[in-house]
Amino acid sequence: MPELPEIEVLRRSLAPRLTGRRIERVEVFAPALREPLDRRALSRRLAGRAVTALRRRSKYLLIDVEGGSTLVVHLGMSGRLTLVPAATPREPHEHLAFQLDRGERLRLRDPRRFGVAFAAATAGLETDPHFAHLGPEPLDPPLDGAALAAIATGLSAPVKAFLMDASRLVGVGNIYATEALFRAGIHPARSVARISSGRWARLAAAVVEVLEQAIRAGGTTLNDFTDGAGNEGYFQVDLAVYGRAGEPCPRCAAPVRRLVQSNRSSFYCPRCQR
DNA sequence: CGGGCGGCCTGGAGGC
DNA sequence: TGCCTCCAGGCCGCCC
Repeated sequence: MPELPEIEVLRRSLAPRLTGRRIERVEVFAPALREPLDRRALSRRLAGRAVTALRRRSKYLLIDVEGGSTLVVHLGMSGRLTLVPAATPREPHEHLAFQLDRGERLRLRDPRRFGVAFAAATAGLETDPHFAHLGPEPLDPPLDGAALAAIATGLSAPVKAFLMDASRLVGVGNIYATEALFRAGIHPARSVARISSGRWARLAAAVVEVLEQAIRAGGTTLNDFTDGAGNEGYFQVDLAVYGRAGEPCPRCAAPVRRLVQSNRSSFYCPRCQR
């Protein structure tokens, strides 16, 4: 669920409250999320250091600290990173926490443990295995049709799978790929080898537009997502087709259909999307 | 190398 | 009411 807009909303909500705060102590409560939690590296790189900047790459939140280290957090499916008073009791599935100066705590809750958290050197982070294979950011600079078509050159995958492939383009998951394809009027199963330049332009614009609108709406909260202060997003009310099988298409009123592609649900309007 | 698919994990929803 | 099954999906690894 957390895709680019959710992580960007999280980054913006935490940046003013976290920048300049000192991490006094690191607490690791679980042996592993999707990967083992390295207690020693987290403490050695982060304890005693003040936060200097919050950045985002793909769906990863990067928290830079003094001394040239970065805390990398991925929320997986169900992760939630929130800033609370230090005295707040531990919540269920709170696997990692950072005691900060001024009596606050940054805590990571992740019931499904699909997330990732680790500390590494800031310099050269782009060559870390988590980042080395990633494709370009869709908003920075805003994606255009020619760039998107160039990325797809020589491929034949369904366009939905292509949009969600982080080695091609980062930040777009199931919800926003589904919504961008609806806005562009393209069927999710269409091969990228059979998309005209005009449709690539529409699709690129739709991806940029839906991501930017979702950021402005505070992200999409279906089950778990909140920003760093615990606020839910409200873009879910603007979803045109995602999760709406059987409901009328907002453009033409034809019933929205559900399609399973590589074990993932897609939703589309059979009349508007070809 | 491209592309399809299973597995990881838990909570919530739905069926009987 | 309670139990069971299924499903949510980002990402990786395996396979052809």
